[in-house]
Amino acid sequence: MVVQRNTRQKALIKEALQELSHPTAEDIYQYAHSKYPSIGKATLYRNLKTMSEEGSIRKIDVPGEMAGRFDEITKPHFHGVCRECGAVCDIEMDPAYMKALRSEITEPGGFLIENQEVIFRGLCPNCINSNGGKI
Amino acid sequence: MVVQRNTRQKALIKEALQELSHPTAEDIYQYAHSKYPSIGKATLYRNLKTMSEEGSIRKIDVPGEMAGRFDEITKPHFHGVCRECGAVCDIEMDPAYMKALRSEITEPGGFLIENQEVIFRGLCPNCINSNGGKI
DNA sequence: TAGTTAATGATAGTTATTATCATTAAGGAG
DNA sequence: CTCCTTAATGATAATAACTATCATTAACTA
Repeated sequence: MVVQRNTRQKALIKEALQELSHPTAEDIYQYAHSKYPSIGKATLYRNLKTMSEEGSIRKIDVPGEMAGRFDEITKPHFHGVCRECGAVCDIEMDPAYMKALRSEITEPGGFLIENQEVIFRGLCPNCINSNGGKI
Repeated sequence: MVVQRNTRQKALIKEALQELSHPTAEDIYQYAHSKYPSIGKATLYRNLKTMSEEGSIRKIDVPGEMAGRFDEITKPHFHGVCRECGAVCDIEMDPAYMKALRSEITEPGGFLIENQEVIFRGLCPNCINSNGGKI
């Protein structure tokens, strides 16, 4: 029973995800195209979609940004978007934090919360250091 | 010093936001167009953008949804997206906690958190009731 | 090695949104 | 109230980010 074929294209996407930081589909395309010029965008989008759906990679939608970003799945973490340089950073965090957030929700009005997606905003280490955090 | 003009179009957008629940630009267009057929989409998008930027309305980006949604600004609250019907619901929260979250909370790898955007996932009251929460 | 068919890539199509620009109308001056 | 300035509008073209179609290619297994 053939279910899934391991293609060069899929491998390149995984590779791009390891090399690049939170790349967009376009970023990944540039990377893959430079190593395998015949790759097509349809293939790229198709694979990014199916891989996200089956959970082998993660799609990150940054509010306000048109293009989606992608992340390899390592350990659970959150993302922070720097208001100065726009960089997307990984944020390790005590899962207790999210638990705390949820417990503070006073009256969900009957909405049953099962999970949540969070994007933090602030300053990345680089931008803090380059201005002493006084931006 | 003329700075801003009060147009019928802007009033209609505000009105749509009161009448509809978390509408997309298209939803708002339908509403406005039915009351004022000559309104153009460019005007709509233009106003939604400027009003969001100046803070008189709020744009909501639901991860995975192509089209943005909009919200009138009343009191601070979160949003929940129902996994069954897709409805976007308001989730009330303690304003004091919102304030607490705004200040730098943890120390996640040098990223200075200033605020956060959260979208909850789960079941809305309607979908819980129609299946006894056993979906 | 061959055959089956999953996967690809070229391309056209779609959706959401933005830019351009000639025309209109809000609202203050007179 | 009428005129004038120019902010705002609306028609339209353009753009960005995907998504669908389909003939062709290439994984994989028998």
